[in-house]
Amino acid sequence: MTPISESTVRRLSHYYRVLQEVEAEGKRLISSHRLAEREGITSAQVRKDLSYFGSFGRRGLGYNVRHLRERIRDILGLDRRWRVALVGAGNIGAALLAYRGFARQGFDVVAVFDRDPARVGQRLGELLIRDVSELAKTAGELRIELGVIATPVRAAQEVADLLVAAGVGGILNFAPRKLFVPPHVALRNVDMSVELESLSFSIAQMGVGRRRRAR
Amino acid sequence: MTPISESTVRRLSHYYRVLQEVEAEGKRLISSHRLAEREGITSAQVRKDLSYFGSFGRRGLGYNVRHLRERIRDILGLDRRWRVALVGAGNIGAALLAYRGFARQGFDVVAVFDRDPARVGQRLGELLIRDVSELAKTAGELRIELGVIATPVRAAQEVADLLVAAGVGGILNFAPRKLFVPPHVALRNVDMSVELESLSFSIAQMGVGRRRRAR
DNA sequence: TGTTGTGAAGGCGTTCACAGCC
DNA sequence: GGCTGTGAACGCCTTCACAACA
Repeated sequence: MTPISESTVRRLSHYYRVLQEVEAEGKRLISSHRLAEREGITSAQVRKDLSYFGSFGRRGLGYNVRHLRERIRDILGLDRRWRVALVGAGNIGAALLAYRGFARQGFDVVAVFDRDPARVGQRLGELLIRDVSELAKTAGELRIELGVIATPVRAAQEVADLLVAAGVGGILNFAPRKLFVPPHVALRNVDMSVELESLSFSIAQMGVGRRRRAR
Repeated sequence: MTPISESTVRRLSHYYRVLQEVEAEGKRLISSHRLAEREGITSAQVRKDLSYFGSFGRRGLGYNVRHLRERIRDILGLDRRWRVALVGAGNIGAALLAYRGFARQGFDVVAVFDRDPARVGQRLGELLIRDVSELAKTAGELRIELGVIATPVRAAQEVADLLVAAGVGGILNFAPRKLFVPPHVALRNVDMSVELESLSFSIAQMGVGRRRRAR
């Protein structure tokens, strides 16, 4: 199988969401063109993305909505639930835990860690906040597969190391810093500062030249 | 000036942060090589990115840390403060407002809006939650420049339209949906579902083939 | 006629590699 | 010797365009 690009995978997520909506609307078939326009991309891109994984459509007709959704679900590994550890019980951590979409997409936060003695032992939602020193032990017991880092910057790399040592397969990092993890661990970053600064750049430049970018 | 790629701008944000740290450490000079290794990229990439905006270094020596930081600050439009409206006073909105890094980087949330009558009139942090119907009026009075969408998916496009009508120059969208805005409005998205699903994909696939991606 | 699947072409961003300067 | 700035080469991702098929 051709190595799949990061951007293709991200679009797959978008297709998946559109297909869920379209299915809820009761539509049975959808063309690459209609899928594309809901995402603001080209139909060729949609077909190319899907073609990396197989031939899911029928020429002249389009794609069966339900079938395609199920195939993408399987490809993305969403045909199962994932056990997640949240590290950092501050603002962001609390918001993530309270966020329903998490569980809805199949990601169950089963443990929360913090370093602050004032927080350890308290509850966050339904979960007990544990000390980070227990991470390795607890992660093993609870069979943690994913880690979410919602700590201050200075602790992020250290927490990443702990998560890696605890055997997680992937890390979602909210701390605004580049993290280094071994190649067998997947890493994704959500960095609001970068997004804001990128917006700032676009607006500040608009007066100057004549350029623009979207995503 | 060459049109600047989105990825270059994002790296600029990273350089800026590294330079802040390095400056705090008291270093006066830094080479593209050292800047690069802190970000996990190549030194050629650093030099190329910077070269789009001018020649900031000295051959044989490297870059003056403070000078380079100030230049990047100006390029990113961070030599001023930005007035931000937050729409959506739920979990995510509240976390964003409580998040210090926002203001620290020059982004001041000066108004909060929601649609829910139970929330309107309440306070979130130091701010009064206003009804979205007042968005246009208030945005004008408070000279809002940026909008942050932290609403449920179904309201996102409508809120985007309101923000555009209110004259914002850019929107940061946390709702997991593609938004359509006119070309003169900058748009950035933070989509946790996509990141999680992308992690899920990477891990699920790891057993299968032998591939990997980072950012 | 409508739409997919895909090789080929094109475009864009990254990396190379080296001249130029300290 | 060290390091920047940059044209050229490279490689990857997107778009084109059309054969294949309903």
